[in-house]
Amino acid sequence: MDLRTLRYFVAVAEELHFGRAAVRLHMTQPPLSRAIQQLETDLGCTLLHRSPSGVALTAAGAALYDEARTLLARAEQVRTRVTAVAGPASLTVGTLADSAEQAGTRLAGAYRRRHPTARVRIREADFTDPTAGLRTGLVDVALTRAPFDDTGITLRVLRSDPVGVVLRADDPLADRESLRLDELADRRWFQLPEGTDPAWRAYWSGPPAAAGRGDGPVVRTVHECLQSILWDGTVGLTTLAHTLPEGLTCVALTDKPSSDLVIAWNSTDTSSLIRSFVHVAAAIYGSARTRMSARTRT
Amino acid sequence: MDLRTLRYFVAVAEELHFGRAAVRLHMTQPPLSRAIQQLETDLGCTLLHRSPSGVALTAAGAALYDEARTLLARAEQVRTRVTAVAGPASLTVGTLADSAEQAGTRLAGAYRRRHPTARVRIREADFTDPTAGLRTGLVDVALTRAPFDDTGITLRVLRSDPVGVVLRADDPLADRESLRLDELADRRWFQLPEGTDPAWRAYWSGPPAAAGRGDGPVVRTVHECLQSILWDGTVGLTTLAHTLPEGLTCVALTDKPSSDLVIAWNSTDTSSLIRSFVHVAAAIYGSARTRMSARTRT
DNA sequence: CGCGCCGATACCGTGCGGGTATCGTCGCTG
DNA sequence: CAGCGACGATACCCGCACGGTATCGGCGCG
Repeated sequence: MDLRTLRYFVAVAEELHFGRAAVRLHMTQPPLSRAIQQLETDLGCTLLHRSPSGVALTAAGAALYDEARTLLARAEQVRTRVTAVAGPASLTVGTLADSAEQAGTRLAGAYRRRHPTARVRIREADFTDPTAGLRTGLVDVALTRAPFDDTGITLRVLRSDPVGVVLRADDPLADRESLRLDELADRRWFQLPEGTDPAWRAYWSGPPAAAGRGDGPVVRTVHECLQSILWDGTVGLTTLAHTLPEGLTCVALTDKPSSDLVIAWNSTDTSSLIRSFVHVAAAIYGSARTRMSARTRT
Repeated sequence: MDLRTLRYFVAVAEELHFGRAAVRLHMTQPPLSRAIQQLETDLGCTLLHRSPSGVALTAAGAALYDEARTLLARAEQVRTRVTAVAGPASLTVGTLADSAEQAGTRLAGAYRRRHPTARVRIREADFTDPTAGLRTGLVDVALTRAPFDDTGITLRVLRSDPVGVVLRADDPLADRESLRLDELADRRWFQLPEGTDPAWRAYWSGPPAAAGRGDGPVVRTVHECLQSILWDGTVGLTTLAHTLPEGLTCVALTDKPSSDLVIAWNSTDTSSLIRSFVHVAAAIYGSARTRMSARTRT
């Protein structure tokens, strides 16, 4: 008799319908049926009268429904009380403007629900620092995009997005299904600012030829980037998942490896809030493996 | 945050020592450490101060200790209240005297702890009926030994015990390491009563030659059997696990297949108490597979 | 009588909980 | 001060239980 099973039972008891209860629980009907059966054998009594036309509670089932609801409520109280005692912990999250899209807001919501008392601060970074302040200690955890120098940083890939090139909607290539990078070698590409992480620069810069010319404007933020495309006709890279303003389109690049959306934190920092943040993130996205950078052992 | 993990934490909080807590929980230390870590990331706060010299509770840990204990107590209340509402159900268990040894008492204890309100009646059977009254409807579930005619009966093997021959301690063969059945073909063997299940008779009778002679005494119970050996010098089969009275020994038989200790119930009877009984039994013994007899589909 | 609804069952793949072996670190002690 | 022991953490492996898809059985209804 664990809390999960009780949650299942409460759902079934309220819906009086396995299928609907399963939907509410974000699962399918068969494992739910099985879980309720196991609960019944565990308690040693029948909780539900099943019939092809529906489900009805037995006396024991009705009793369990009340008991389970209060127990689950108390369990929630335990969680909030304990985290309250732990004190108002704070966590600073760094993001690149790019990665803070709808998935980022889902993550924020889930995390706030899990830790209502925690103070979460957000700090947006520009392209100068792919770690969004992790290196400098400004943030505890970063939601950003690989690749960058990750010595001393542990990171976990949340998702992998294909990358495309952003063009004006009236660009001659705008309605192509897909493109190769070398087809755009003669365009003006963005330059990344001085001091940008080398790995990051190598990935997000355009074709080597264009980068060598260095005739494009230097941009520090996504907004600068998009405005430049609209006004200046330059081109730049972004993930296909990104939503674009009116007048711009994104064409997939066949010869560009996908971009990893990662969550990163300092390897030495083992704070529970960070671990919990990573945990929540992994649960929201399809969980991928954690990868710790090889420590520079002298 | 499930109840199992909270039980783990309570144990650690009380012992302040992972190793001892693990012993108390009947598990090993590493998974316990891991479970506590997961609890900490789940709650997002540190619960224990670890040091090589021991463990200390943090403020949050102390709070969780209190909260968890009351929550676990309430969970137990839920169980007892619901089963109380379900009414005083009763279950009749049939056993062969043989199989009701210490393992049987462990099972009885575990079951009573699980269902304090259930009335459990025990009915001992003699060798005449290997199903111990299951066929005749006298009992709901039988703890007995295979093989017997199991049409319409579902049974589950709990354990498999090697079988030996019971001899007087002063028998010339009594100190042999092991024996073959044919070495005892000239002895007087027990006869099973008329009407005994054929499969059962075939297994538990002695060598065919001795059975054909039919010169041994007919016994109906284990006690009759043992007394006959002491007073009359006959021999008989039993499991090696069986404890014997003074003056008798049991020598392993190399050419006799092991005897299955099984739990059996009528396939049509799907009562929760029975399922729970089977569940508890499977948890106590190393769980084996359930096997349903091929139904006689006409 | 066929079809649709609903819960149960069969079967499969994967993640997690538990196991063993080993490490890192601290403190005690000869 | 070096060696050793105690203790929690880590690495790795395995079995099982949970959740998934496909299908069945039974009842009601047009």
